[in-house]
Order: sequence, then C-alpha cells, then structure tokens
Amino acid sequence: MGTEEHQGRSGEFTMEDVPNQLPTTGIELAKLRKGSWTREEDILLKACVEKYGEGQWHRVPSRAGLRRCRKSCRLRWLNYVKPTIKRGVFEEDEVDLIIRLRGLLGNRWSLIAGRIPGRTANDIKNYWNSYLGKKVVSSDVIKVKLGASSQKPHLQRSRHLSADAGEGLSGGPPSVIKPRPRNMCKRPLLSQEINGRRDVSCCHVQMPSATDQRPADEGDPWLWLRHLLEEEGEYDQH
DNA sequence: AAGCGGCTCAACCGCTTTAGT
DNA sequence: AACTAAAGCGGTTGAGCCGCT
Repeated sequence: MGTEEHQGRSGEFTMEDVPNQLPTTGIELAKLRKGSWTREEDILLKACVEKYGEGQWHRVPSRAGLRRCRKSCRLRWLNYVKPTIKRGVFEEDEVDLIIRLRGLLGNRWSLIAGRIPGRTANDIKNYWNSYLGKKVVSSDVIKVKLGASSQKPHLQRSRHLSADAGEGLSGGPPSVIKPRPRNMCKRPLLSQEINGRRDVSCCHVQMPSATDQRPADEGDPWLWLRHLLEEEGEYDQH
C-alpha cells in the first residue's frame, strides 16, 4: 500500500478533518476511484456510516461524497474503518479458535470472524493463508508421518475448500458444516446503530441455523463454543 | 549498501444468494 | 415464475515492507 496514502495504522481521526469540499456532481461521482483509501475518504465514510448506520451500501458513495463503488465502501468499513476492529497480533486463544473453527467450518471466513470479536474475515483469511495454513499443514504432515492420521477418503475434500489452503488440516475435519451465513435483513444493522451499540460478533453472520438447534446462549457467551467443541469430540470418536 | 525474495495485508474481482417487483 | 438489483462472500492480486545474503 502506498506510503503516501492513508494507512490508518494510527487509526484516529476526527470530524474536524473532514474537508469542506465534497464531490457531489454526477460527473464527479461517476469517476470511481480504485486503490488505496486516503485519510479523507476514511473520514467521509466513517461520518456517513455514523450518520446513516450500516447498510444500504449502494447509497453510501453518494451520501458520503465518495468516488468509490458500494463494494469498496462496505469492504473498507468492515475491514478497516469500523471502530470495533481489533488490530495487532493474534492471541493464542484466538489462533486456537481459528484452527478449530476452520477445521469445522472450512473456509467460511465470515462465519469464523463472527466468532472472534473484533477480527475481520479478511484478517483471518490473510492470517490463515500466510501463516496458520502452513503451520497447521506442517503439523498435519508430522501427524501423518507418525501414523496418527486415519482420514476417511470420503471426508477428505469439500468443494468449498481451496486446493492449497491446508485442507484436511489436523487430520481433516470429519465433515464441513455449511450453515447459511447470510444476513440479508435490512433493518437489524440500522437498529443496532440506533441502539447505540455495535457488536462486531453479530453484525454479519448468523448462528448456523441448519445445524444449530440449541437454545440461545444468553448467559455464557462462549457456550456455543463449548457445544461446538463437544460436537467435534463426538465426531472424532466415529 | 544494494539487491533479492518472501511475507503481509488492503483492496479488487467474480460469483452466489436473497429480496423485491 | 422470472427477472433485476443489492448484499455478501471467498479467492486472488499486487504494492510495500522486511529480513537475509
């Protein structure tokens, strides 16, 4: 990324930084920008989302005065501008969680991200592809050499798994749960904003409905994980 | 000090899914 | 039922960084 462009690593900006002049004409807005986001663009995007709430991304470019497509705006918000995003190195428990969830869910990065507060799907995906995948695969190789792997052929490959991203990791998941990750409802995100509370862990993914018939985990936020891992243990026994 | 190669991560692309009409 | 627009996702790319030689 460009060093001259806004990298945002310092993270902080205020509304005072918003420039007065905005590109508001159709001609200006028609020229879509690509590439790295500038500090000013981040400020405009943040101001827009704070004002109107998340959602209706197709309106964000015109509302914010940004020469970006709705996809770019959404992605930038979710991966960078959003205040709840956690940056820095992955902690040990986060890594452990990623490995387990990835083994269980496959490359459903958004679902995995939904279980790890503050982390984005892009972050996790990048982390996996650049580090964890190799690490897990290499440990898997060791397991195979030790004769620990007894993977069943019919369980080895999911259509959803990429060819090189460490499929069948850690002995390979027995099967990949493929819940419906979609949350197409237009209102919840806005209502969350109105309520003055954003929760990164629930904004864009739903609990796996198809396989998740268990009651809501009101008291213990990690109850779902315990259930998940218990089920994983059952699988291992078969 | 310079060159090189690998790594990181922000961003883009293409596709699928869903909602609305 | 068919079509369209919008949202969301995973895969991929590429610029910049960093460490090694």
